Amino acid sequence: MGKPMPSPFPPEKHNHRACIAEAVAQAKAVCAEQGGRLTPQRQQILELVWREHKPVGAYELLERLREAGLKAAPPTVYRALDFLLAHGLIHRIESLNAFTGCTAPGTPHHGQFLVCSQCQHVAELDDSAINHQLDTSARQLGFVIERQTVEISGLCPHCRDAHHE
Amino acid sequence: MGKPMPSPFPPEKHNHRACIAEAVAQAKAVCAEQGGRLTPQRQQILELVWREHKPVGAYELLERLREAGLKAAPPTVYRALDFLLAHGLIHRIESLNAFTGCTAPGTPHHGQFLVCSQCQHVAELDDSAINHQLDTSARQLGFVIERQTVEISGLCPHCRDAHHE
DNA sequence: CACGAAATGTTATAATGTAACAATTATTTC
DNA sequence: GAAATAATTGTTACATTATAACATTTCGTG
Repeated sequence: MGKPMPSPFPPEKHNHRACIAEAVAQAKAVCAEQGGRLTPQRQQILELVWREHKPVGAYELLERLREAGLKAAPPTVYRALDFLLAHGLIHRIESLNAFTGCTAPGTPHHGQFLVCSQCQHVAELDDSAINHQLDTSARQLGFVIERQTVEISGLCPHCRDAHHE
Repeated sequence: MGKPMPSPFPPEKHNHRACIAEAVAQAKAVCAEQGGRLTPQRQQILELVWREHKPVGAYELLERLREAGLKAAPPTVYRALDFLLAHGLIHRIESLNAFTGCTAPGTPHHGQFLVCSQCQHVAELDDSAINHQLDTSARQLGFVIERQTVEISGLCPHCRDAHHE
C-alpha cells in the first residue's frame, strides 16, 4: 500500500496539444449525445480554457480571444462558459473565480480539485472515498446533498519537491 | 448506530440573542488571547454577520450598517471582514461570495459548510472523518494541503421534511 | 425559401472587491 | 502628561467579475 496512485497532475513535459485535442473530441461526443451545439466560438473558448492546466478567469479568456483577432465582449465569454458548464465540459473553481477544463466530461459529477498555490496547476479528482465520506457525514445530519464544492489548495508533488530541495 | 449526531442546524425557534451574545463573548476572548482589538465597529459588523444563521454578502452588511445610522463605505466593511477572517471569527463561503459567523473560533480550522439551497441556513462542521479522508487522498497523490474549501449545497433537515410533506 | 429558434453582437450596468492617501484614534515612550 | 508611533477609520476613486436588455445574425426545419 505505497503510492500506486497515478498522479492527476500531468508531467511537466507532455504533449499538451494532445490534451486539447482530446478535450475537443470528448466535447464533440458529449454534445452529440446531449444535443448541444459546439459552435466554433464555443470550441475556441474551450480550447483557450485548455491552453494550460491552470484555472483561467473569464476576462483572461476575453484577452486571449482578442489576441486571436476577435473583437469580443464579456457576454461572449460568459455565454460560452455557461454552455460549457451546462454540458459538464468545464468546471468553475469558486475560490479563484476561474474555470478549468473537465477531465471526465459526459458523466455528471462535482469533482474535487487540488490547486497548487505555487504553480497554479489544478488536478481534478472524483475520489469515491471522499464522495462517500461527504455523503455519509451529510446523511447522518439529515442533509440531502445537491452540489458540492471541494477545492483543496496546497503544494502539488512537483512544487513540494522543489520547495524543500 | 442510528442518528445520535446533534444537528449543527439550530432549531427554528431558539434564543438567537444568545447566539449573538456568545459569538461576541468568544470573539472578545479570542482577541484578548491573540492580541487583536475588537473595536466597536468590528464588533458591530460581527453582530451583523450573526444576525441570521445565513451567509451575508459584504454589500448587504454595508446596507445594514447604513440602516443602523452609520455612513459607511465598502472599505469599512471589507476591513472589518478581513480582521474577523484573520482572527478566525468568521468564514468566507466562496460559492456565495458571502460570510458567516464561525461557531468554533479560537481554534484554527477550515471547516466544512452545509448550505441549504432552500432556506439559506448554513451549518459549520469540522468533521474529522472528512478531514481525515481529504488528508489521506491528498497525501496519496503527494499533495500537501494548505487550505481547504468544502461547501456542500442541498436541503437541510427541516427543508427536506417540508419539501416532500 | 420562409419561419421560428438558437446563437451572437452590442451597449450599458450591476455586483464584488481593492488601492491610495488623508484624518483620526489609540498606544507607547519619555 | 506630551510627543512620537502605530493602528484604525474616512474618503475617493477605481479594478474586477458578472449580467440585463435588446438588436442582429445564423441555423435548422417545414
